[in-house]
Amino acid sequence: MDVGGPRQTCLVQIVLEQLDGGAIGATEIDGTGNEKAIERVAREQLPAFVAAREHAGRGEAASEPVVSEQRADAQPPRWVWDDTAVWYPELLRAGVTIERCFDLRLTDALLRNSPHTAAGYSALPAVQQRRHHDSADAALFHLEQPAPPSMAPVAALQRQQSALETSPAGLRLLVAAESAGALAAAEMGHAGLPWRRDEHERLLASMLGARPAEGYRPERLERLALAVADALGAPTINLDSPAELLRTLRSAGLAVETTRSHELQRLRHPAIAPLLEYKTLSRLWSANGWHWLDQWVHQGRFHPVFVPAGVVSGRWSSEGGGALQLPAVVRSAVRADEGWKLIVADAAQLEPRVLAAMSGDSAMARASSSGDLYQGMVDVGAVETRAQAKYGMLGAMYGGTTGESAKVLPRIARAFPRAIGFVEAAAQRGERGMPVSSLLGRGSPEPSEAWRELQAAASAESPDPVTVRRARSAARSQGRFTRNFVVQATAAEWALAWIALLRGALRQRYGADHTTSPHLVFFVHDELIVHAPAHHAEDVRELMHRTAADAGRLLFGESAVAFPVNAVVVDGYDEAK
DNA sequence: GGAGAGGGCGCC
DNA sequence: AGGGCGCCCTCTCC
Repeated sequence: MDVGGPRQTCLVQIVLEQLDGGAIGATEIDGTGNEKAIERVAREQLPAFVAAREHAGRGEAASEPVVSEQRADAQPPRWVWDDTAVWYPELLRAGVTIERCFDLRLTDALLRNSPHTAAGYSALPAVQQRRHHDSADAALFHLEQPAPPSMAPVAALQRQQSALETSPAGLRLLVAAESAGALAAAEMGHAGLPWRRDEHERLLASMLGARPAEGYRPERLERLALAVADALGAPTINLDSPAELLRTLRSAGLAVETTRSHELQRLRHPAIAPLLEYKTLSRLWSANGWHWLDQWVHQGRFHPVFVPAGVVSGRWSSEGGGALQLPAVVRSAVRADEGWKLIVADAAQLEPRVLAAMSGDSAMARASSSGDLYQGMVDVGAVETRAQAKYGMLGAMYGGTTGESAKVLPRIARAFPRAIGFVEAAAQRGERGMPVSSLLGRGSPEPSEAWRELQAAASAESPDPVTVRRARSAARSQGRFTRNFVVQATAAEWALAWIALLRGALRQRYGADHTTSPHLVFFVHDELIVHAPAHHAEDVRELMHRTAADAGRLLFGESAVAFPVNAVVVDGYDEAK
């Protein structure tokens, strides 16, 4: 368990948990804190151990397994380490895959923030995020600041296990799913998303023109910029500067508050059409243009870094390459290899279904029984149109108070009182500064000290009106956050369960070799992509349906709410949906 | 010249 | 007065 001053302290510790015995009985392979020794252990012994297990599984004599007590018929070993994201990518590069793990860092974060954690868990000292590329900085940092004492991983594991033993089953499930997700995240980043450079370049050329010399804009952007400058009578304008653009638009007589596209769309002026097109294309160029391609796509693969629980709600985030924001227009470059297929699956109306299930709203469960929840809400007579259902529910889950969404909300609340009551209660807790939690027990972060001080100032005697207004606004904002948190975090748990179950099913059926077998390559909140040899594609598609249903049962039992997915077999990502 | 804030926009 | 992100750009500040 590393604490604060990264590399010199006990960096890793690979521990084998003896699951059979019930007791922890962990074996610390190397607890010396010597980084080099630990890395050697990770590289050498782990593959050796895996190989030994494989021999054992085939009934052959195991050659010096690292842990001799491991029986061939036992559950596969669960490797315990401080941080999957630090160790697993390197093992994958060495050709080693792991079936199960226990991630001390992710588990600690869950335990320390969960209201469901059994009393008595004292969190580990803060575990600093550490990645291999920042080792130089970390080492420098360490020279100036001595590391606090570290905790041995076996002790950390014991502390966490003992807290989990007396915590609700949901929290144990969440901890297991979180670690499984961490393995899947590293494996997806390692395998990479199949990406056709030629297709992407063709697309860029058709939309932007030829690739410009370094430091120049593409021809199409240049022309549009000239047209805008012309129409505004401002030959030197820099369209990439919102402040300057706003000033110029105003001096051209246009009444605008911002330069956002949706506001500009309402205007009639010869500069507007080319300006909107400039914004769209400029975005493509800077976010997913040739530079992006050079930086992120190698040997036909885009290798995003997925960060499990990178968002407080438990959603994943990503680092580098903007993996979770791949714009629709570039998805045609995501293509299966020759002889392979992509199976693209996304959950239908995940968040409202999650809300229906967790709130136990039977009317909404009935509405969800057709494939389309929003249409179901129309069919039971709650609202007139599908659009009303959709925007009304989004408003309920996001805290929208204006427009069409606010108008239909009262009707939705009458038809589905438990679902709406559930998010309302979460909002009220947030407004009062109280935390909320997901179904399985992920806790929401507490509001900041500044937030509390503001609330206190507003409830003091004769507060000034500005403070009252600010406090009210901050309270509502926290309420919107907690309102959304309960749904978003539980939806993330469903998705995590789906990933874990699908990953397990794929491994069981096809093995773990991503060069020959179906494997996960992409995940975005409620959508998964598997890359598979064509002859397995239909089978994989069926597995994706089945594991989605299993994920619903795992979280909610035999709930009346189904969690259907749309899953299609395609060659290119753009063909899905 | 690097850090950080803010505008804006892509995704769910 | 709509939840969560990451990333690119500009601009200000040190």
